Amino acid sequence: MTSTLNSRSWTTERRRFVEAGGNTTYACGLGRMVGRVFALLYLTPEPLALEQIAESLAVSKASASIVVRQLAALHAIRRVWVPGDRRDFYEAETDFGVIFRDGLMPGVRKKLQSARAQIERMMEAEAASDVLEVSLSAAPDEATLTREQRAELRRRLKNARSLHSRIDRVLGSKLLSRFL
Amino acid sequence: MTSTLNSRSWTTERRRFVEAGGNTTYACGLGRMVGRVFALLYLTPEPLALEQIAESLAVSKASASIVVRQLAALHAIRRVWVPGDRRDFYEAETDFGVIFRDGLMPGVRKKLQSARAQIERMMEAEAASDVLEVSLSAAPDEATLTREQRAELRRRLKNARSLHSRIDRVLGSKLLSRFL
DNA sequence: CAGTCCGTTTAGAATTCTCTAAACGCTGGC
DNA sequence: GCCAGCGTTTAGAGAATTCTAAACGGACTG
Repeated sequence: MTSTLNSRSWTTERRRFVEAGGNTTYACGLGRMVGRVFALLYLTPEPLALEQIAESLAVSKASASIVVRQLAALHAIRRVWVPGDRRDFYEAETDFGVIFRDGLMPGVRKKLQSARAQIERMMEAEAASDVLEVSLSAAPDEATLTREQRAELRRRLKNARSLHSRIDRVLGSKLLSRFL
Repeated sequence: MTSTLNSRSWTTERRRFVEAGGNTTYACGLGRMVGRVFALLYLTPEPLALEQIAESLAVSKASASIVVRQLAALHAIRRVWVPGDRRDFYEAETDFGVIFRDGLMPGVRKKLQSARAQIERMMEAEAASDVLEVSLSAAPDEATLTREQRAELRRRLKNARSLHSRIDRVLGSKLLSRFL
């Protein structure tokens, strides 16, 4: 016993849903295709082959292939094996906790750590320039800071570093991934 | 009494810091310029005029003007008035809590709400297609779902809606903005 | 009231990103 | 071993974004 889903509204909403998924990932700096493919698979309870994905979204298999790989790396979709079919099938990961924890977080935290390292290099550079204090200002257009301004700069850098620490800590906590 | 900051390392690190800021905002879907300008102002304790910003980053005043407006809309920088100078000066907002709460959150929550609305339209469409159940499947290539698959689809949609609710709730909570 | 100095707007250039078509390599079946 | 089907790679077309230069409008000044 099967039921057909072919009312106009369903088809329309499906397209809009897929597009909304694309916009979401685009706003996050990932491509539009990433969200579209995920949304499509999320709406499709059974696994889809690469070509079905490409056809559904009216894109080339090449595009679909690349996007599918990104999504798999993000743990957002799984490659599943269908007996008797040589093609690769894909299905959405429905546990968002897994996607966040295993797929998104590692990359985010790596970026965060790199930013924090940059802040610390900046602090070192600021401190090192201390020894050259009141050196003859050879370059007239160089930035010249008062003592208070340098103190303010140090304050800002410390504050930024502290923020990064707090964010990194909360992203690492199990509380968050349990929440999703 | 002033101290000069002109060691090679400081200049280098400053450029890298600015570039890192650009990469961060780019990864978040905002342009690179947004982060570069903010990073520059964050490293500069005194207010900068538009042209100084443009010159520092080697971009046109037009670009700087547009970016500066975006940043002001995000509450990430403030326009300040310098007595005796007709130009507009800008300084970084150093309280990240303000930036998140007043600048970023409203936009994020609006996007979230729009996504949630799309999910709900999808649920309605799915439910509405019920009445057409077992309609003669005029289009042979239409998706046909078993009863279990439709149940799974409903489960997924409810799950996605629930996730959006939870995220929206935590973003709205004062706990978060107090944390930053 | 003319001249200058700002910031903004806008049309178009330039760059970057994205997608595609075609060729390729691999695997399994005959 | 050869053919067919599948996914991937890649060079280049195409599209979208980003940046700029130039013109504009408003505001202060002499």
